[in-house]
Amino acid sequence: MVKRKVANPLAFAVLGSLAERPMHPYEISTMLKSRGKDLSIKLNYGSLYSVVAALEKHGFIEAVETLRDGNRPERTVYDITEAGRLEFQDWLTELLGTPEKEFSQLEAGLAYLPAFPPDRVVELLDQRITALEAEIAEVEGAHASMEAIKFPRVFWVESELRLALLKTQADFVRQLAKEIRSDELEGSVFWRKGYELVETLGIKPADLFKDPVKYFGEEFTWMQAMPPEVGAPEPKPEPK
Amino acid sequence: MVKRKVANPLAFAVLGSLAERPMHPYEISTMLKSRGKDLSIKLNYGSLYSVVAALEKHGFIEAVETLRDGNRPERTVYDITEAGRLEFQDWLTELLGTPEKEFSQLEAGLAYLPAFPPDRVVELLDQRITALEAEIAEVEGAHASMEAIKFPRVFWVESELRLALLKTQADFVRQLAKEIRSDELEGSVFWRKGYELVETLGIKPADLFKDPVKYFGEEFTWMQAMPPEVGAPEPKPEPK
DNA sequence: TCTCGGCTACTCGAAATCGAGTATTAGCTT
DNA sequence: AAGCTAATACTCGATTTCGAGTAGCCGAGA
Repeated sequence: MVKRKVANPLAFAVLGSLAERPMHPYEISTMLKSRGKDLSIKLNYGSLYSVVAALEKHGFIEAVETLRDGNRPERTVYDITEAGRLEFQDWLTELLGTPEKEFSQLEAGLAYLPAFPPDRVVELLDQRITALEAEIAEVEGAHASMEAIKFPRVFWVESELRLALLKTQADFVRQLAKEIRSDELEGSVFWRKGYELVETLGIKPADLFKDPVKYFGEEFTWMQAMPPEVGAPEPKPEPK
Repeated sequence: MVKRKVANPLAFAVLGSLAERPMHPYEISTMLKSRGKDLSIKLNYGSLYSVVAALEKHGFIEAVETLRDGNRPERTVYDITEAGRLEFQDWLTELLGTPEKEFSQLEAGLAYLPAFPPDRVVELLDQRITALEAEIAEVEGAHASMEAIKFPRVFWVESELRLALLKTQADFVRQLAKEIRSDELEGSVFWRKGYELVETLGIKPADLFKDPVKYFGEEFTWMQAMPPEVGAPEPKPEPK
């Protein structure tokens, strides 16, 4: 909620890494990868170096030495400062204790579901399910091998969360596809019929909204007042 | 997967809105809000106008008229082009059919769980649960009122997904807090003891990792080889 | 009649973001 | 001994992103 001087989550990972021991940026990146933290925090070289520079500028980390090996690029080793430790703790406090609004791709897509005919949507949802199942299997495999080597779960709880969320998403999509197929989803009769009219009569989708009763009958009178202008029809704004 | 000429999800919402009827940017923003789409797609004025400009530059939308009301700022009304319709469809196809890697705040926080003592973590998780419960109640309330006015679910499935994900997160956090409290979570004995040592002996957390056997006994020999330098628990399969 | 806050409709620029590119070396094969 | 690939360790700059600012209009109340 507080606006951080350096807001990129990668900066949080940098602070967390340097809290352990001094390192140079590239070393941080390899460490994050070797521990699989790059699956939880987006790592990208461009951002890494600019984030390190920003952290230094704000006094959260400081360069402790610059090594040169032959003609290779310099490696600047950084260490965390006291201010940096505080920032890291404050940040972790926020990440764990305060849920932030987040936006997912699927949610964005679902928001425009009626823009495609039902059958096309079902087809795409099936495709997503297949991909999700593969991803779930992969994560479960990774968990199995971590358990096999007795690597304690405290060190990979974040992966368990990811798995739980993937499973929920898969279940949701499966259920949704099923409800669309069976027309159980309220509104889908209207949706399906609308697309049939568009195809058979050759009219534009937008026209359906202009005179729904004409195309769908009295049952759909609500359409005139409601979508697309949900909640705030022209004449009088509804209380939400 | 394809890199879009305009990648901001808000651009997707703009295309979706203009597919319905021509509008000026500010009108798009109010429409998105009135329909609650701004809960699924991040809306911000700065981005809105730059995204509209970018869409126009790439021929996905075009200005159809410029209105002036008294001395108010001009309102430029845009319409979608044929290329824009295709882009929108392609984008929707991808959003629905292809899961993309996403990063959540909580996942980032969990990745650094051991950086705080167990009791502090439990406290923060409890705090998150409270906040999540409030959010869940709010979403459920919104659903109830949409059902009350018989607003068909097809138009708000995205909100159902959000609810499902929030519930999963809440369940996960509750379970995690419970397992930490009871030391059921593997590794948490080590974790708890480590922090006790840090506090009673006054040594630094990093030192524990240097000679774990000394502080924890033979049981923790695995520590030397494993974390923080986890070998490669996930020998990434290279499919494509 | 005045004024005050809220809505309308954008504008601006500093900062962040990201992927692709670069240059060096180590280790391996042929 | 030459060539090749992979790894190392960054650099660059074109976009993007975003929050804060601005300025006119409108209606309600004092």
